[in-house]
Amino acid sequence: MPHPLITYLQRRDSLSDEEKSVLERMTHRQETIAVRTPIVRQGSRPTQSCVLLQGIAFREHLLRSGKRMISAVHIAGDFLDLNGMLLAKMDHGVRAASNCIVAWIPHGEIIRLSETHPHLGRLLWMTTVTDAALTRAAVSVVGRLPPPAKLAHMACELYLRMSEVGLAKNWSFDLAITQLDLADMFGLSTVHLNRSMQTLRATNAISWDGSRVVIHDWRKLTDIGEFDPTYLNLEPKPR
Amino acid sequence: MPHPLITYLQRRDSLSDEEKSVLERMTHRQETIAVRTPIVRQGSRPTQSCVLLQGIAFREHLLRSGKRMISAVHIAGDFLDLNGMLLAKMDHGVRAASNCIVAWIPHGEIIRLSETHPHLGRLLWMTTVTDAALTRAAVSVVGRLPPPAKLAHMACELYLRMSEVGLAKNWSFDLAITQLDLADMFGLSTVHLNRSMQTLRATNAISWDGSRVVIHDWRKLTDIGEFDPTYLNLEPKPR
DNA sequence: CGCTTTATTGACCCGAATCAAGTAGAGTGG
DNA sequence: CCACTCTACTTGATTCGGGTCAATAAAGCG
Repeated sequence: MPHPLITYLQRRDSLSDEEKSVLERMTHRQETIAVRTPIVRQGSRPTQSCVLLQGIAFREHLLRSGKRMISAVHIAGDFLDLNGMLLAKMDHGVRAASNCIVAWIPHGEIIRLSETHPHLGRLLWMTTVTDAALTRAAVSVVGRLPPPAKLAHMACELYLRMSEVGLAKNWSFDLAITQLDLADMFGLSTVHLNRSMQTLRATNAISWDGSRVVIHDWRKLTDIGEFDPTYLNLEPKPR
Repeated sequence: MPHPLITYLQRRDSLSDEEKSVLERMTHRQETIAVRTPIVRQGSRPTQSCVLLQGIAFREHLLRSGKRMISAVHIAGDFLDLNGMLLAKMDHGVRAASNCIVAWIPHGEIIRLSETHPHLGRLLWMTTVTDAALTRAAVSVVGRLPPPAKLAHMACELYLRMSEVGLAKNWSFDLAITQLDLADMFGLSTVHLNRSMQTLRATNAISWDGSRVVIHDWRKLTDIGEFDPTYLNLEPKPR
């Protein structure tokens, strides 16, 4: 399988062979993480960042009241906490939603890279900016879409993102996320999330049982979820 | 008045005189923007970014259904669309909430700067990462805080951010944002926003009439808003 | 000083949380 | 291999938060 971070970046800009090999070398320190384990802890001060190579992870934020909000889902190829390099202290955590493989990169190495390979540095910058765009989209989804539309929007987003790195094809993909987590992703109760899921299924645009998601009618699904892929920043462009 | 972007960056890392003068020169192309005018349009492909030097602006996202969501408020010193440099097409717009002064910077100039002044480049990267942290906080606020807490959280955030650049002192500041905009910031109806505002006022932690915000009890306000300033990334650290 | 925009209030109703069970799988150990 | 347990999912009943509609008051502003 090709390196998912390289696949991700090449989709958006061209990489020289030198740059590709820098990335390969940079991601050799791999580690396996068990399902539901924290990968980065809220409140910590990390000295390295990591790239997700396999599995599903999500960012979670614990509030003082004990409530939890999940602000992003990550798939192979995503940097999980590159933000952490430029922030002092983690305002949120990252947790494995399935068994995962990550590659750790010390911050110093990334800073050096931004000096020696500025173009690659800008591409890493771009990954954080694209990530921010996903978070902005999450604000609109949480704040303004009716619950079944939230689920539809998420299915559309993940289908496109997973397709990019070869994890989705023929209108279907695997998504190891429980309804409990989905509820915390949209600010809903689990009961209501479950009912919204049933409403969405009843449209016949999609089937979503357990971790198997199959899209039957893309057009209808994007209409329900008011989905506009602009924010995924899928267009190639020199940066 | 000192340059707000320089103030903002110096708060988080030290700047050389050379870097300061690069920033000064970079922001000389200033423009005045009238209240409620779009500064950057959703769907456009900008070739320059801008820094807000005076006034209040916000990011807004228009959904297909016609609903609007505001995902961030910007004050003097904030880059308004540095993201736009690394994204192909704007997934959201930026609009002036008051009369504003902005400084335009062509993208080419920022890219050049990332090659000639990598440290400054990383600080600009940091501004986008801090901005992303604000957006993540917004997800939690919108998704999990009760309405009066949303307002309290926002008052805490803006008091600290405005203090940084000298726009707030003695527990009070001016905030030219209508209740209509506040409602779109939290995904509420204007009616309910108004009622939540009254509930918050009734706690006596704050008074908030029109654009004048006065904080009477910081501790109480942060408790109501479950406010944790970590995400504001206020700690100095070499980057 | 009229006119438009913003803030406020009341009545009504629906959507979503909460509480409380119950069901179905997936592992686990005897 | 089956009972046991744990977790995830599903359902029903009830309560309450928040939206919508409609009208009025109060500011700004030209």
